[in-house]
Amino acid sequence: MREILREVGMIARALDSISNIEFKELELTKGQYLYLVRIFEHPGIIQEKLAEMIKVDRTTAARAIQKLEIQGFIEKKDDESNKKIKRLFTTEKGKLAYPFLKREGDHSNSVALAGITEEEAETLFQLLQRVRKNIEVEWDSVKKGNKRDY
Amino acid sequence: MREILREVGMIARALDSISNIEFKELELTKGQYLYLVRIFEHPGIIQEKLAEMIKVDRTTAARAIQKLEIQGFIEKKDDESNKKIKRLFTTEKGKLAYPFLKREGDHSNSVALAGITEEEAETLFQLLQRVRKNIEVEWDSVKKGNKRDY
DNA sequence: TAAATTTTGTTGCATTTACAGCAATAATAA
DNA sequence: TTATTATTGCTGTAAATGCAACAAAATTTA
Repeated sequence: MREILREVGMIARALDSISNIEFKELELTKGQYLYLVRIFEHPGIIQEKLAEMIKVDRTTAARAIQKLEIQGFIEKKDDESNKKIKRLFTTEKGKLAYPFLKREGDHSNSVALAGITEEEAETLFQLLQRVRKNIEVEWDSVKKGNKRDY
Repeated sequence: MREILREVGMIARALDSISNIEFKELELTKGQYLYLVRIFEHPGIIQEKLAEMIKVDRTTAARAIQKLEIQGFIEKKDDESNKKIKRLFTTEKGKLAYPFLKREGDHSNSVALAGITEEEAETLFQLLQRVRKNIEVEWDSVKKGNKRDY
């Protein structure tokens, strides 16, 4: 049942492509929406954790976040008890953008699930979550330089 | 059940990241494996269709394929009855690489599906296929410049 | 048939992505 | 406490990505 992962890849690329095209309206360039929604939903998150959450390289996240800050969508705040970390928060501008992002996501979701029942959607979600958790472990390991053998 | 699409994104990015790291061994850079496996499995496909299949921009596909050709993994052959199109085929070098790509994919698959039964995997596949078909239509439309309203 | 449109392939350019490698702080071990 | 290791953030560089815009062939329409 190898094709599962290909379906996932196709869906993800198509959705990402659609979002990127649509969010140009908000002056958001490729990928930025991913970070913005998560910062809104997890105020105070640090960029290292955000990269892990999104499953993207640390340095890619660093630059995407840097740009969001320059554009005024988010701000970095120093932590009082830990000089190393910077906590991320959406600004007013970022908060204003969120409903737009949310609505787009909801729309994509309803298109994606057309003809699929509530129960099926729930099953799909549960299964995907299990797959994600399985892959997550592998990703962490490979990213740290470990070699898989097979 | 909005989170379905996020799970898909996380899984796809993690898997792509793993593949890209592992295929450096074969001198394949980011994303090239996607094209190479499909050309192997669909000899004679043209790049326009390949881009649609993978769900990637036409020009991105064009350059990835160009590079695969320069590296000798694939070759482009003119079509006799249609001067515009170029048919893609794997070379010996490409054919030799395929089993490696296949094995990696199979391994990722088995890791991804750890703890998931045959029946569940089949259900997951069927559901994902339906989601993909739904999204595919939307992607084609947005890529052509159509605006969705919601 | 001729004109208009679509399909297919390219290149220029700006941007994102990610690997290396660095620095500074924090956490852990000796 | 001091030394070692891990975490967090950053920049340089090389490469992929994707939009705009073009050209040429094929297909559709008038």
